Amino acid sequence: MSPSATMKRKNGVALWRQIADRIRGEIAAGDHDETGMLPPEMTLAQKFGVNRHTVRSAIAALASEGILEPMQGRGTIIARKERLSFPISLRTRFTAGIGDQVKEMEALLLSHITEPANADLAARLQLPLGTPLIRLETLRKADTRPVSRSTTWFPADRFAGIGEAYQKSGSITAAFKMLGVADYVRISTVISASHADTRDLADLELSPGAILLITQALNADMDGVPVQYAISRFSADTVEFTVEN
Amino acid sequence: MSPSATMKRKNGVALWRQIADRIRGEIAAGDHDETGMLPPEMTLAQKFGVNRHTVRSAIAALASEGILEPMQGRGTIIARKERLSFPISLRTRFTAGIGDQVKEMEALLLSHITEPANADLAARLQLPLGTPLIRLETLRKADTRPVSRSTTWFPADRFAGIGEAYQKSGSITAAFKMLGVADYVRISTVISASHADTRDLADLELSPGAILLITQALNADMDGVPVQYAISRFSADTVEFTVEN
DNA sequence: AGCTATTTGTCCGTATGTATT
DNA sequence: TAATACATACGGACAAATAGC
Repeated sequence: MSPSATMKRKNGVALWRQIADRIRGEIAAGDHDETGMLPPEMTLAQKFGVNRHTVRSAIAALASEGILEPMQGRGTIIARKERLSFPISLRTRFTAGIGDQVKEMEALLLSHITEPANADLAARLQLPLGTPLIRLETLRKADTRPVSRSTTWFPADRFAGIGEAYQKSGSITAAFKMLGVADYVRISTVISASHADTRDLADLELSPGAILLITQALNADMDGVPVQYAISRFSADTVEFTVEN
Repeated sequence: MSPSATMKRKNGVALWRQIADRIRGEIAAGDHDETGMLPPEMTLAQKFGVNRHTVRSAIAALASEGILEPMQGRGTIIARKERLSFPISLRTRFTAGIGDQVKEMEALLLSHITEPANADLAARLQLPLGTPLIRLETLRKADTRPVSRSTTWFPADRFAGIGEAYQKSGSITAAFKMLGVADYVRISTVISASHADTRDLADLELSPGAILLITQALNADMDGVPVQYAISRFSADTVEFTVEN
């Protein structure tokens, strides 16, 4: 069957791509500012003269860009975003870093186990292979909205009970203090970006296609001895990082 | 018609999501390492007992995660990735930073115009509103593969001719030197992540759904006077950033 | 509270286009 | 040229969530 009376494929560009571009343009032009919502899929399909599924392809693409948020039964809302700015420095501290940008911070301990260091972890923490490590899985929220999910490893012999200390205080800094580390510094941070997997979507309450900023951070005490290695996954819609020199 | 004999929707999880998870698991388990390719869509559809479109939904999701690369007429290849590590420090230099990780670096000047500073740029560069700025659009490649696309602004009165200097030398550092700035430092860097737009896809030769790491960087001379503000867009599959303290 | 209409989500089937082998 | 395999678009049916009466 012929595609459409009003739109056709032009120079190899798929119909749904053309429609995505037009919708993106409409939003940028402020056409839907009154409602803050996109018209129903059927309406758009008629307007562009295509099948509903073709419109859905376009909406899915824009949703994965974070521009739209389709909600079953309600409609498709147009996303507005403002990011938390998270400073990375010698004394990177989660709570202190973004504390003034939100009203309330929350830290949840999801799990808490001891495991032997594999080759990668052993090298990073400068410990012999197989050294027991405490692994914490934590979730951080700002104003009830999930911001990051972290996996953190500590040398188990030196920091026995850090899971409980963290759960009580809700802060790594406070937990360290209880265990005799008065101060610590960020040695290195590796920043990358990736798509969210199923687990991220659930924990961070994201929609499929969301993207993450990922940090791999190594902290050491004031003698330069590694005390903590952490991989944190942040919703890229929610945060950005700042490096001041 | 009933969905499938072999797979059905479980607790509200869509079939294509379940299949995506299974394929992701197969890849992680190394099931397709011999060929480096996924079996044809029809084969997968039969294997999972679903319609070909359902498999396509799963593949599309994994493709947007960068795990798969479907190629029309050929098949669906399984992506392997290794990233260039890009250091961010007081003396962040593009070429020197990743120079030892690649054989050949290339810098292209895409465009070169003068425009007045808007409110945002004026504030960042600490100049009066409307001050003329030179704007350069550049594309950087490593071993012929595009790595980043940048928009860079310089005060026009102080750095007249920097476009030509950059084009000749292929380096900001060299261009600054020609214009009397022997040294400069990175004041601040803001790092965020976003989806690639149409322009990014073309310039950086990415596939739709690709994600970017974006830096907003401010450089100043040794007197602390801002000399350059740049927004750079990096393919997140290609690079990561490192911050050493 | 309950029913109905609206709206998005999922899945199937079919046909045709386009790129590669 | 022919076969293969992914890409696009259409159509239909039903499920699930929400909103409104």
